[in-house]
Formats: sequence, structure tokens, C-alpha cells
Amino acid sequence: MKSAQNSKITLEHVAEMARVSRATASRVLTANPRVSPESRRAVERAARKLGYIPNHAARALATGHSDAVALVISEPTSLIFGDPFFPRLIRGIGEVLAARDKQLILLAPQSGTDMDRLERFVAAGHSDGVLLVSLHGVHPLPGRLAARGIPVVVGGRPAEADLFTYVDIDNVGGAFAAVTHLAARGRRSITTISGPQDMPPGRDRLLGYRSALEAEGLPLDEGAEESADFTQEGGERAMRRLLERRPSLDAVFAASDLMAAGALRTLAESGRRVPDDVAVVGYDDDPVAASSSPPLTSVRQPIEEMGREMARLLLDAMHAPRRVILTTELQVRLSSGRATEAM
Amino acid sequence: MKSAQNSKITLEHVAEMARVSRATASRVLTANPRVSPESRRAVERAARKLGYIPNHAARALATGHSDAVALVISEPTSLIFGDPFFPRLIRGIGEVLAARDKQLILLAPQSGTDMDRLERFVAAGHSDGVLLVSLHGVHPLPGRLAARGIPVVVGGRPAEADLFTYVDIDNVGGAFAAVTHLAARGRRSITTISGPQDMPPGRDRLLGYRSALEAEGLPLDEGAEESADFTQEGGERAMRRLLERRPSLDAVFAASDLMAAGALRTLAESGRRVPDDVAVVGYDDDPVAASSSPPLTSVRQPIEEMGREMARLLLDAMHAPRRVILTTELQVRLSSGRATEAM
DNA sequence: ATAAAGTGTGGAACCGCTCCCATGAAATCC
DNA sequence: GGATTTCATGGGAGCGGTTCCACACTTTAT
Repeated sequence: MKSAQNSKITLEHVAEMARVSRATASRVLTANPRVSPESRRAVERAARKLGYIPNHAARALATGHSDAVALVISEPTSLIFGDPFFPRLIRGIGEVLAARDKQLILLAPQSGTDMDRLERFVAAGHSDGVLLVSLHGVHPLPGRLAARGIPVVVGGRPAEADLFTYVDIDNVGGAFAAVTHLAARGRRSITTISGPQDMPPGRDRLLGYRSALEAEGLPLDEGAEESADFTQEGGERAMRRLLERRPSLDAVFAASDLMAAGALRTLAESGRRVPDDVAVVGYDDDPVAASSSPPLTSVRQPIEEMGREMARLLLDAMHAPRRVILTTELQVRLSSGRATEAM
Repeated sequence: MKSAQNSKITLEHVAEMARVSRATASRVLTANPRVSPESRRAVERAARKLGYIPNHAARALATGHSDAVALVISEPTSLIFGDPFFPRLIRGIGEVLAARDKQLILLAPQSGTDMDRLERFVAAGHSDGVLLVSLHGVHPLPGRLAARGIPVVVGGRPAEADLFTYVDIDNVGGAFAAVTHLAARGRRSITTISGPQDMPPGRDRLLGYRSALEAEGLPLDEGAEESADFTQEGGERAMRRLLERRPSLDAVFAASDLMAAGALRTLAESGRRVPDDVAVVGYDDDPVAASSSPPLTSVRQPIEEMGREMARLLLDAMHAPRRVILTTELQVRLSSGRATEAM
């Protein structure tokens, strides 16, 4: 019944056509140097002519590896597809992997069942290594994979940092730069809308805020700190509370652009002008940052680079746990002050 | 050097522990009925005890199939991750596939090179079938895959419709319902912002608009039609042109919510009240629809169901080309008229 | 009772590839 | 010039499953 169309061209056929043994043909296709130029050419011609494509399963079985890498995003699909973080990350990872001829497999476990399925998937040999992002809290997965001897690289500092190889972006430094920028523009009452304090990025950005104030000789003030959940609504509410407590504030550093956007709304409602009365700096350099009004000064994270670095790390995953910390870049726009203002 | 950790547990080990042959052990694990209850239990126990996980490559090599299905989205990653269409589609596909224990592999070819890579990937046996969405124009891929004997199901009617198995959503019907709804609310000068006319959905929604007018006995009027590119800005401009040509219009049907949102902006600028002066209906039931002001009446597409149907179709892909057309549903909100108005 | 059909099982071939090892020819050495 | 090394090559043994086939043993029909 089945269309015997181009019924499977195997290495055997190629070898036959090239008048060499299967072993020699295999050497040519695996770039083994011990082949005479004639044989090489003959095999290459035959392979091209027949449209030969090596059978993945057979190769994987013989070599013991699949030449594929899994990217595991443990986040609800709806979130994955809303956040510009992931396309950037994937682009970075994809670049490096493509150059090394590895296949990227995207996995988004949604449930505990999916997690188990995932472990079997990897253990069954589908992928040679795993890239893990947006882990929440202490997660069993990286440990279990590691126990099976499967290389894992985590994106973003995990809770048990010293156990795993990971790549992180310098959240403290990013926040520090943002707040220093505000201080340099002459702001003296700099408040912050921090992220959730049970997430490393949330904590680190608050730390960066504080140490920048200290470095600038500005007083630390608990009343100038308000935390929210990275959403716009959360930002609006937090800004309202800050205005109540510190009506004379002249700057806000928000730990995400969404929260910054919320802050902008609240500020507008309360009649404050941005940046004349209050300067605002966000975080992430989300597309919303450039299109908000006024355009938002923001901390840009090297997410593509993080992807690249994760992929690189995984590829030479035989090494002992390593870590890489990347630095951010401040995107200055109108929201933090007039362009003519002194730097 | 390599950690010989739990050095690969094979079927051989399981068989040994269960005191049966490898053949019998295999029968148990492939749900072959010709096994005695005792053997079955013994094998199951041994497998569990050893934490046995079948090697994928070996199984694929022996059976000739991989139990995986590729979803190919030929769209820039940035677009994929912006559009709520894809998570919904993936959810639908995932449901059906998970129930049948198939693995979903996401592929997003970005270039011609990627396309070639993709073909090799599938031909190499990584996946048993391909789901294809957002094809633009006449695309060589489905044909080439089909020529290799690989089952393909296309999402959205392809240009060469009768060659492939596909699932589509009834764009004509959706537009028809939207326009009928407007007419039922007493609107008489119903204009439309149509999508690009080189895309089937763009064309079909315009057709639906026209046939609804006809059905309602309203005159067709070329001046009441303006096409745009599915974006908000395009919608704004198109609305402006419509207002110039037909200042007395009392309704607009936009072929996407983004364009409808643009139309709302232009209408507000021109001082028209929605829905009192002009009723508006969009398409897609995008999240922006519910949060725009006023909330947008829109055509909701059964995207999850489309995913499910695509997966089902692929799974029994031995059949002759088939097609399935799904119907839409009108989401009535404020933009198309007061709730108290007569239906 | 004897033949026929049905059951559970193990041996072994096979899927398509890689790679170790033995072999013979050519190149290098003393 | 003979011994040794180098090199390309083919044979063949796996990799870890599935499945055909033959076999011994029951069960059922005649």
C-alpha cells in the first residue's frame, strides 16, 4: 500500500555506486581524514546523485548521541509567547547550535506529567544535553538530569547556584547603572518599584538600587521602596503608594518596563510631568519601552548573548560547573530627563 | 572519563532479571497480547525496578518511525512570539499528540538554508509527519515533503488547495456573521477595512462582507471598501480614507482586531462616538479586543480546535487528501452597539 | 485416540550506521 | 634490498530494539 516512492536510500547504495565498501563511504560522510581523494570524490558524487540522507536513528544508535539539544522552558505557553525574552534567547541559542549542526528541540512542560515525560524523553536519548530557563524556586529537574549524567546549563541563576553550570545577567549592575544615571541627572529623591523579592532578579535589582544610592551618598529610605509583580497594574498601584508616602519624589527606578509603564500612567493621572517633575527608568528594554510616552529609558539585557553563551557552555559540557555573568547596557531615552540636560 | 553512572539499562538487562528472553520482554513493552500473565508481570516488575527507559534510536531504527511530529512555523521568531495565535494552536495540537504519546517538535525555519535543513531533518527520520502553518504564497515545501512520502497537513488553506490535506477556518462565514450582526443592529452604511488581497484570509473575509450585504439587500459600494495590512497603523489610515469618502458611514467591519483598534483611534480623533455614531466589529478576538475602549465585538476563531483537527488528520494520514473547515463565533461587545438595542 | 489448531516462547535476522581490526600495498628506513 | 612503518580499505562486530519463524506444548475438533 505504502508508496515505495524513493524507497530509502542507504549508505549501502551509495557505497555500491561509488564502488567502495560501506566503511569507506561512512568515513567520507563523517569527515574522517583517512580516505583517498578518489574514494572521497566518488562517494560524494554518488551521495549527491542519489540524494542520500543519513538515517538519524541508525547514526544515533551507533554513535550513542543524537546531535540534538533540548531547550526547556517551564512556563505556561501563554506566557512564553507573550514575552519578547524568549525569541531573543532562542535566536542566540539557535545561532550557536546551527553553526555546530545541532538540532534545537523546544520543550515547554506544562504539568508534572510533562516533567516526567520530559525526563524520559531526554533519558531515551532524544537529546544530548538540556538548556533550562525560567526555573522557579528550587526545582528537582536539573538535579535529576545531572544524576543521569546528562549535561545541563541553566539560564538565570538557579536557587542552588553552586551545583549547576549557569549563565546569568548582572542584575545588580544593571540596576546600579540605572540609578547612577538618575543621580547624575541631579535627582535626589530616587524611589524604586522593585520586583518580587522571592525571585533572584527581583532581589538583585533592589540590591543594585541600594548600592547605587550608597555610592552616590544618597540616604537609604525604606519608604522609597515598593515591590510589585512585574506587571503594569502592579506598577500603577506601587507608584500610587510611593506618591502617597513620598509626594516630593523626583525619580523612579522600576525593575521592569511593564511596571515602569504602569508608573507612567499613575504619574500622568496625578498630574506629574515626566521627566520634568519625575524621571523614570525601566528595565528589560521591552518593545513597549520605546513606544511609551515619553519613551522609556531602560536597562537592556544581552539576551541573545546569554543564549549563545548557554549553548557554548553546553557544547563543552564536560567541564566542571562554570558560570558566566553578562553585563547590561542603559538605553537612555526621554523619560529620565531632557537630552540637553547635563550628563 | 565519562561517568559510567547508571550505565545504560537495556532491554537485555530487563529480560535477564525477569528470566525471559529479550523477545518476550519486548513483547511486553510493546503491548503485544501474546504473552502469558506471569511473564508480563515479571517483565513489568523488572523494568520498573531497573528504571528502564527504551532507547529511542534503537526503537526508531527497528520500527522505521520516530513517534514524533514536527510543527513547522515559517515565520520570523519575533512574529511567532507576538501572536496569540500560536500558543492556542500549539495547545490544541499538543493535546491530541500527548494523548497518542507522540512528541511535538517545534521548528521555525528563518531562511532558505533552514528550509533545506528542515527537509533533511524530516527525511532523516526525525519526525513521521509534518504540520505546516502560515505558509506564504505558493510554497515548495509541502510538495517536496509529499514527494518524499511524508504526510503533511497544512493549517490554513494553501494556495494550491486541492493538492494537500488542510484545515481551515471559515473566513467567509466569519465575516458574513459580523456584517449580518451590524445590519441587524440597524446599520445601513457598513464599510470594511479588508486585509491584504493576496492572502486567502484577506480575500475570504472581504467576500463574506460582500455576500452579507447582498443577503441583507444592502447595496455593494466599492467606495466603502478599503484594504490594509492587518496592522493598527494600517487600520488608522484606512479608516481615515473611508471617512473622507463616506462621511456618513455608520459601521465598520475590520478584518483584524489590530486594524479595528486603529479604526477606533481614528474614529475618536474625528469625534465619532463608538458605537453611537459608528459601530465597529473586528476579527480574531485578540486579547486587545476585550481591553480596547470600547470593548470590541469580534469574530472568534476556533484555533485550538484547528490544532486538534490538524493533529488528528496527520495521525491518520494514510487517507486521501481531506479537508476540514471550522466555523467561527461572534463575540458581541460594546463596540457594535448598546446591549439594549434590538437584536 | 489422533489430527488440527492455537499459545507462549526463544533464537536469530534485521533496521542503517560507526568503528575496530586485519590486510595488502605503498612509502620510508637502515 | 629487506625490514618496518604508513595508509587506504574492506570485513564484520556491535549499537538496542522489533519481529519473523520454528518449536514445544496445550487445547479443541473429529
